[in-house]
Amino acid sequence: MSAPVRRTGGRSAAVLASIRYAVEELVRERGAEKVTIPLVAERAGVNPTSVYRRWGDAAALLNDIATYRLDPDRELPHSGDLRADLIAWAREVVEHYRKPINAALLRGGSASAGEQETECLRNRRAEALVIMGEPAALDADEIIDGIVGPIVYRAIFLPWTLDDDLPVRLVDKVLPA
Amino acid sequence: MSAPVRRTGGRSAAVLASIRYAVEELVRERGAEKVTIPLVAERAGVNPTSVYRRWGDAAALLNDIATYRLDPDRELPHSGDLRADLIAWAREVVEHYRKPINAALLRGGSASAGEQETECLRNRRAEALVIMGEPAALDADEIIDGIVGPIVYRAIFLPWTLDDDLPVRLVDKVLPA
DNA sequence: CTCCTAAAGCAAAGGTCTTTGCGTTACGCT
DNA sequence: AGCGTAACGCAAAGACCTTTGCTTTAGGAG
Repeated sequence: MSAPVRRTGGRSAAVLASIRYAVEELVRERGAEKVTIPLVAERAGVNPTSVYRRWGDAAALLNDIATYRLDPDRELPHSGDLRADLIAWAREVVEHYRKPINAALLRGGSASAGEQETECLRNRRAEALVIMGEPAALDADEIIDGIVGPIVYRAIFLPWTLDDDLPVRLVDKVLPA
Repeated sequence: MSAPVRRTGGRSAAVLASIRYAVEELVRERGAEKVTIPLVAERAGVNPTSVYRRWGDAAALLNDIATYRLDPDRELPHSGDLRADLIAWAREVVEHYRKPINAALLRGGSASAGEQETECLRNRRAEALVIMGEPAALDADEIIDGIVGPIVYRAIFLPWTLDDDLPVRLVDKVLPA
């Protein structure tokens, strides 16, 4: 009655890696919308059935890829200067979504959003709160409305406006000098 | 060599209306993601071919519907009090996206965004600039980052946080008393 | 090394979407 | 009212996606 022993190494790991790579290529080439499982499988040199059995559908697959693109365990800025840290973090996020692959994945994720917060964006918010430290000068709502919201909005609908000075402009608004 | 004469009345108008209605029903029932053209056609009592020929694909169809949900020719708030007008307008937008149908259409639209600003959101920005008047106290970027961005972000990813006091909170930030 | 079985591969069947050519309807102009 | 043709309906064909039962491969524990 115990849980079956998972097999994550060897072949499975290779399949996973080649599928992730194939997805990223295809999203770049045709946009997240037009990425189908048979297409991914062929590009990855893998049987479509394997993809269906692991992820179920294309939306779940894309979401899985998106989650791992910006490492949730990476080192966060912590110079001690709150304002500088916030700017540095915002810059990372902007930089991230400036890559067409990540913006495309974000759009794909947004299509299936609404029920619950996506893993990927929950990570962003958690990071912001870590940077704020305790006691926090800003609460979660201020981060969302002041930093994450505008960046994500632009990433989805106005990707060509993700300028270098956007992070500073946004932080200036939420943290008046 | 002149453009063919369009026929927009009578039957065509009826088809258009029943398709729009069918799309809205289906988006509410299953989410924009799972709305297909054959499904819409059946519900509307129309031949799928007609839908394919007019819109081409489901994304274009959804975008068309979304554009006409918030009437671009409606009366805008103009009490003379800039702050009050901005709040009233933001309230309209929040109210709009609080309806699940509109949020779902927004998500559908975001999936195919990226190339150029969508008609629907271009309208929102134009409205904001009209409210601002001349000379404008805020520029387009401030409206986007301060009002539209946060509202749309929440509408897509955190629809249950579109509170009544959000408009006031946002306007307070961009228009310090 | 051997065994057990999780995970991948294969093939066939079923389903849904999309395209296309052609006939029919009826809008809009004269 | 009559005419030309835009827009719709119909049906068949094809493409593509998805599911399912079974076989084969190979990860991981002993």
